[in-house]
Amino acid sequence: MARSPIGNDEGGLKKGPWTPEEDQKLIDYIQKHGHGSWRALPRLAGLNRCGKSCRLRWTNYLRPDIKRGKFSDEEEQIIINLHSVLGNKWSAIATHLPGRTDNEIKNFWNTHLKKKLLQMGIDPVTHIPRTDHLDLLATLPQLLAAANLMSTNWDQQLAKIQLLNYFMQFNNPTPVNPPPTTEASMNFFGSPSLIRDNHHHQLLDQLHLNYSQLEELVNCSNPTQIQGNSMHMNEQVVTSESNRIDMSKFDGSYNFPSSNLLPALACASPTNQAAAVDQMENKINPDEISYSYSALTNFNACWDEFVDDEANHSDWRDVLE
DNA sequence: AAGCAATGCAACCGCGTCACT
DNA sequence: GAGTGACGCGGTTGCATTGCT
Repeated sequence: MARSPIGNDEGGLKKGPWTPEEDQKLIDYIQKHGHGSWRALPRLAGLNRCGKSCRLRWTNYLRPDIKRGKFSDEEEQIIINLHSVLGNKWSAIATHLPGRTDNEIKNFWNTHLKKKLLQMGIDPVTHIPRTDHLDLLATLPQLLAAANLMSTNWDQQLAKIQLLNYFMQFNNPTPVNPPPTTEASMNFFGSPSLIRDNHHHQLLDQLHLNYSQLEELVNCSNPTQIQGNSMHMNEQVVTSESNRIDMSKFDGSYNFPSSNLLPALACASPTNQAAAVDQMENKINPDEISYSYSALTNFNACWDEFVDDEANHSDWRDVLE
């Protein structure tokens, strides 16, 4: 899975995949002398490579503390949460994942997590639900399937919340292609009031849903009720005027409620990234990041009840099946 | 079994930043 | 302040592998 030899560059230095012999030379040298100047290292170590190539090989592959193998669910959550705040700051994200390199995280994001979020209807850039394809009834079966079949607990929570979010968009239509702010999320996580006009009534009627059941479930899914402090960061940093993230108001005392929120609620726009990175690096202690599933107990209970009840209706059961 | 497409990931490239003179 | 070199980061490339028809 590596590049084949491309040959030597104009300076006579080798490019392409590393051989075991080259790896051993690099390891031996760094273990004895440290890397020192990367530029001088290849000559001193007897390698016909540029210093940049040596640094990359060491930091991304040969370093003894590199953790290999699949990313755990917990690591997945951390990446999604941090990406929602930091954006594509892979090195900053990597500092919170011991043993993982920025390159590895970047590849994992591009090959797995991005697709996963897209499948759930979440924009992987802004981390807010996509509203440019609001064919809700057509999307519903996929969301339900996702909510029930996702391989991990975390996946299931995301899918369930996403499904409810769609219901809320059903009832609180937002403009198509909204700006990349937390607006959509705030609509959902704020104090939802269901619009009971004829159109929405008809749509819900097709699913044999009644408002009280939906309202109960939506209220139940509101993180401010699931866990008292879970909205702390969002209340602090989302300004009421713009609904945009204001990291300057983030006091750093926030524990990531990673499993009970959409993995977003933050704008990774360039204007906010610098502040976010600064705040993350200066105020968030990685030890304080908690990843508890327990906060969702209430939500899950409501969800099960909801699904059980609704499965009695033939149309709804068809969708579920 | 063969051909093709999609996927995963190591490695490269270009650019920005920082330190030093 | 300008110039230069080294380093690090994020985006991209290209090939091996896997999956599908």
